[in-house]
Amino acid sequence: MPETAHRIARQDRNRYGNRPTMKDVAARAGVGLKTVSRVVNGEPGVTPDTERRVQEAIDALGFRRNDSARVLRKGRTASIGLVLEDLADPFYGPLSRAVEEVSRAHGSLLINGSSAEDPDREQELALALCARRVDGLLIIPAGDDHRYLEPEIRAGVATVFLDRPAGRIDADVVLSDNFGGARDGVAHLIAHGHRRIGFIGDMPRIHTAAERLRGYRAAMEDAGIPVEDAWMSLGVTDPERVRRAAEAMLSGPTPVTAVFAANNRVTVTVVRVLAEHTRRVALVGFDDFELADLLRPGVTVVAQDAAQLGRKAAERLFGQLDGTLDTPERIELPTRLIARGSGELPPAD
Amino acid sequence: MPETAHRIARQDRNRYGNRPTMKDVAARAGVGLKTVSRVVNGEPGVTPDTERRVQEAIDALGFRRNDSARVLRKGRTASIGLVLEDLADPFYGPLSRAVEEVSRAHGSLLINGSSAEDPDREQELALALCARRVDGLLIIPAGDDHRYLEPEIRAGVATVFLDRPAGRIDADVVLSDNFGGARDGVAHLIAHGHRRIGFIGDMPRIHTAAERLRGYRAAMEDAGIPVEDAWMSLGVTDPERVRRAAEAMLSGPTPVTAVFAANNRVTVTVVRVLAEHTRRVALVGFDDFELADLLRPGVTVVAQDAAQLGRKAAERLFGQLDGTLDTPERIELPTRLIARGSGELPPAD
DNA sequence: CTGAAAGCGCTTACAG
DNA sequence: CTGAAAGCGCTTACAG
Repeated sequence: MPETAHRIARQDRNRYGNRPTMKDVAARAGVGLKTVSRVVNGEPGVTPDTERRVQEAIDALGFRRNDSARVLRKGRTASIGLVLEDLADPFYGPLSRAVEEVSRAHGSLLINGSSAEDPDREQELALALCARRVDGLLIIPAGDDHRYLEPEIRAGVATVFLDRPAGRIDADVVLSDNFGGARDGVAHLIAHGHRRIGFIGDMPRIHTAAERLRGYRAAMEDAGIPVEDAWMSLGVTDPERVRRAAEAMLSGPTPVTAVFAANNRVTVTVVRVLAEHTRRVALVGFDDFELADLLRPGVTVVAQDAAQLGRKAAERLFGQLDGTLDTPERIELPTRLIARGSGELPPAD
Repeated sequence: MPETAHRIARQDRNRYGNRPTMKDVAARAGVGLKTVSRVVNGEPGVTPDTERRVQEAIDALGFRRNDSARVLRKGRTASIGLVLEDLADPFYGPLSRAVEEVSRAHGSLLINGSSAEDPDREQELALALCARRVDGLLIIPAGDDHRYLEPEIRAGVATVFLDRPAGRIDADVVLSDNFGGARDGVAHLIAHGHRRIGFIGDMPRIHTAAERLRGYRAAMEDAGIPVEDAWMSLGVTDPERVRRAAEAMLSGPTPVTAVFAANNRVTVTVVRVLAEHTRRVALVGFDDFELADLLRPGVTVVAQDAAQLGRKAAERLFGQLDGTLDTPERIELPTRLIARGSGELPPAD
C-alpha cells in the first residue's frame, strides 16, 4: 500500500450519508439557492466574484449535485435501459458496447440487465426500468407478448426492439436477415454437393430460430430436396442436448453429410462433436465467433454484425426521443457468408 | 404483422409525458394520497374494499410509481454502478453477469459503463454514477489515482475495486493472483525444457500487467535464467503491435522457443502468428478463452475465474452497504493452470 | 383504517 | 446580477 493511501471513513447511509446540498453551499457562500444552481449548471448571470465564492464552498463541502432530484424536476432522466438475454453471451458484448457509445454521445447513461431468456424476467426488468423513468428502452425480447408495455409507450417511453420483433404491439425493430442468411448458408452447402443436411437450432418460439429454420426449408425446397424430420432438431441450446442431436443425425444408415448450426452456441458444440468423429462432415454456422478461422478446418459462418445492430437500434431510439421519428419501422441488416473451409467440404459418401 | 398489433401513439416527452401520479389515482379513487401509497407499496391497514377501488384507478390510469421521486425521499436508490474497461471484451461478460445476479438478489439495478482504459473517462463515469446516487460502485480501474472518490466514499458510497487495486486510497479490492499465476505459467515452460522464453504483455502502468511481468521474472530467476531485454515486450495489446513483437522474438540468431502471453487478447494474436510459422513454439497464455481446447495444439492457459471475481466483489459491496464490513480488505483469488498441449511442447532446437 | 402537512434536493417562473 | 416562492412525485411523521 503506498504511503499516501489512507482509510476513508464511510458515513451512515441514511439520507445519502448527510451529503451537502445546494442549500448548504448557499449558506456557506452567503448567497441564494438559485445562485448556487446557476454556478453548478454553468448558467450565465453570475459575477466572477460570486462565482468564486460559490465554487469555494462547493469544494470545501465536497458538494456534488444530486441528479435524482434534478431528474424529478426536469422530466428526463438522461438514461436508457437495455434488456438483453445474457450479458455473458459473447454476442451481446459488442452489441452492448455499441449501444453504450451511442448513448454516451447523447449524454445518456446505460442501465442493462439480462432476461435469461425468461419472459417474466424480461417484463419485470423492463417495468422496473420504466419505474426508474428511463427515457427509452432497448429490448431483445424473450417473450412474445409485449402489450404490457403499451401504457409505458403511450406515456412517452421510447422503445426499440432488437434482434427479434415485438409481440402483439407495433414497434420499431432492428434485426438481421435471419431468413436470408440461413437460406444462403444452406444453399452454400447444397452448392457443394450436399443433400442430407441437418439443422440444429434454438426453441422455435424464439423468432430468430423460427426464421432460420424457414431459411433452411426454403433453400432445401429451392433445390428440390425433401426434408426428413430426423434432420431437424430444435430445442434448448445447452451442450448436452445439442450433442445428442448432432450424434443422432450423424449415426444410423443414412447420416447427414452436413450440418447447419443455427447459432453460435450450437456451432461451438457441433465443432466439438465433429472433432471426435473420423468422417468428414461439412458445417456452416449462423453467427461468427472468435478463432473460427484458426480451427482446422476453419469454420464457415453466416455472420451478423452485432455492433451494427446495437448502433442502429440506439440511433433509432434517440431519433424517437428527438421527435423526428413517428411510424414504427422494421430495419433489417444483411448477413454475410464467410467461407473458411468447413462449409466447402464435399459429402463424405 | 399480427392483426392484434396496433400502433401506440407516444405522448410528448415533457414531464414524463403527463404520466398519472399518485395524486391522480387518489382523485379518481376518491381517497387520500397516503392510501394510494399504502396500496402501491403493499402496506397493511387498508380495507379490501378501499384497496379494490384504488387498484381499479391504478389500472384504468396506467399508473406506475415514479421511483425517481421515491428515491429522493428514501435516500437509497437500489442501484449500483459498474465501471469496466470494455463491455465488448469477452473477459467482462461473465464478470458483468455475475455482478448482475448478486445485484438482482439484493433488489438492485446495475448501471454499467466502459472506461475504454482511459483514466479520465473512468473518473467521468464514476462521478456521473455518484451524481445519480448509486448506492455502491464497482470499479475496474483504468487510472492509478482514485483520490477523486474520497468525498464520495466519505459521503457513504460503498466502493469495491476489481481486478486491480485502487490508486492512492485505501479501499476494498478483489483480484486474481496475477503474480503467482504468471510465475506458475512460466515455471511450467521452464519445466518443459525452455530457457529462452518471451513475455508479451500490456502496458506496465496497468497493475495486472506489472504483476504478471513480475511473476515472469521471478520464475526465470528461480531457475537461474538471466532475462534478456529482447525477450520482453510491453505495450498496447492491439493485434499489430503484438504481431510485431512476436515476430521480433521469433526471428534473429537466438529466437525464443516459448512465449508467455500475458492476457487473452495477446494470446489470440500470438496463436495466429504461430500458426503461420513452421517451427514449433511453445505457448502459455494468461486468461482462458473459448475453444482454446479445440485448437491444434490446444492452448495451455493460466485461467482466472472472471465470474467469481465479479461475484465476490459484488458480495463485498453489499456487505459494506449492510454495514457489516469496516476495514478495507484485499481478496486474492487463485488461478489455475490448464495444460492442453501448447505449453508442453519441447524446445524446437 | 385513513389522510393532511411537511419535506427530500433540485429547477422553473418570476420579481426585483 | 440575484433570490424567494412554488412545485416535481413521492414518503415520513403525525393526528384523527
